[in-house]
Amino acid sequence: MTSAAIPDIVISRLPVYLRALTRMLGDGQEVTSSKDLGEHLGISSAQIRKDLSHFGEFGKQGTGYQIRFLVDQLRRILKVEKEWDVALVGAGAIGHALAHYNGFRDRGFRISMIFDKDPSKIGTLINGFEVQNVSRLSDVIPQRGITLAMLAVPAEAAQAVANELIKAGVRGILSYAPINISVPEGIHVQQIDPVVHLQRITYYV
Amino acid sequence: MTSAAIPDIVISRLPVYLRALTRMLGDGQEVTSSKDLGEHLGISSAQIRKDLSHFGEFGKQGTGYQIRFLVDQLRRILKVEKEWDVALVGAGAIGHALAHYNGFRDRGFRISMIFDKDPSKIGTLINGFEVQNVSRLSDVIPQRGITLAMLAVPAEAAQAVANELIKAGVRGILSYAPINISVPEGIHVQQIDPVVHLQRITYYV
DNA sequence: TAGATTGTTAATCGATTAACAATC
DNA sequence: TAGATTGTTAATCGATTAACAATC
Repeated sequence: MTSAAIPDIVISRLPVYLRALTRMLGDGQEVTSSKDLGEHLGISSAQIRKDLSHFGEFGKQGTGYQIRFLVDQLRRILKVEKEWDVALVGAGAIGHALAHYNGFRDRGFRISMIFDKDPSKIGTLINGFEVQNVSRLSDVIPQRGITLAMLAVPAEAAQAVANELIKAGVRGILSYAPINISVPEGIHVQQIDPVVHLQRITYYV
Repeated sequence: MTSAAIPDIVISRLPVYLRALTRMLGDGQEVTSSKDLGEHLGISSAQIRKDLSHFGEFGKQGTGYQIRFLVDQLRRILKVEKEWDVALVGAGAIGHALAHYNGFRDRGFRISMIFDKDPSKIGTLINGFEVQNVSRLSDVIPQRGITLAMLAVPAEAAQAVANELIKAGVRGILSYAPINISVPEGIHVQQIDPVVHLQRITYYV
């Protein structure tokens, strides 16, 4: 018998905890409590303690959590102690913004290849990386053993490119295409669509 | 007594339904069923029917849903039949990508002003809009009656700019800053942080 | 010690699913 | 009509919260 799977919703909160804790650390704070962190995030202290309890005991009664230690634990749990090489497909405006984004470093990710299909872009440099022909994707991704990709291509191309990526060995995709990507069991997709997020706001405004 | 509030999680799925249905319409499909839509999205048909039932009866037994009609209903529910004017704060790489993004049109949004604090950017044009000094924000946002904003400034500035926006009358903020924004009751925030999304993937890979 | 806070249990709350009468 | 599919109810499942013994 295998130990119970940890709920997805718990996993989805860990990066938010990690981000807040890292910020506290940067502000010189060394210790926190579930109450302190919860107030910071608008989450109940009980939920934070319950979430963390799935993975071990990281705190001390009476004093709370050593932030440095908890950050290390969360990095280990989320597997971001080392940096992941990420392939970026799509060198349009969104791809450019991602390629120039400095926020990946130290949080576990590094864009290490960029693909596009536009001949006028292929061969150019973006933030020091040569844009490669997307047709080479199925060669170079397995070669480099890359398992994570960001997808910043038009909606029409997204599913086909995702299929290619998966065939090449990619197991996780962060997609910026405004379309639902279907993937087989075992492949993990996160979708970012600003319009979806805005529409989640307008209902309430 | 007021009617029961509709769960946030239901609201959060409606934009995804709307996006898929709009796509079907573009593909020439006129009718769908909860089963068809559910398979498309990886959601159970029961959930789709239950979600929609909070708002009315939109289908017909035996035949399903007229997509055109359902799309109109969802647009009405989400209040995106008309276009919302959105203020964009931050004219860096992310702000640029957002300003050039064509996907807002016809989905309910239109960036109608852009702010930055960098003197070298103020006065320049991005996609036809003049970048304004962020210090003018508190004047022009109330003047134009804008209630939605996108935040694409560095983490250090995000909370302060959010506070300014709220003071100026903004009720909903889509933030790209990798930091938790605290807002008073009644203000709605959605946060997009690619690293958080990537870290939700790496746990499983 | 007294106060604070953890990790955990049990209770509560809420969301999802299964099932089906109604009906197109 | 027969088959399909809705909207809804009740049952199930799962997540959140409240409470507290343990203990720093």
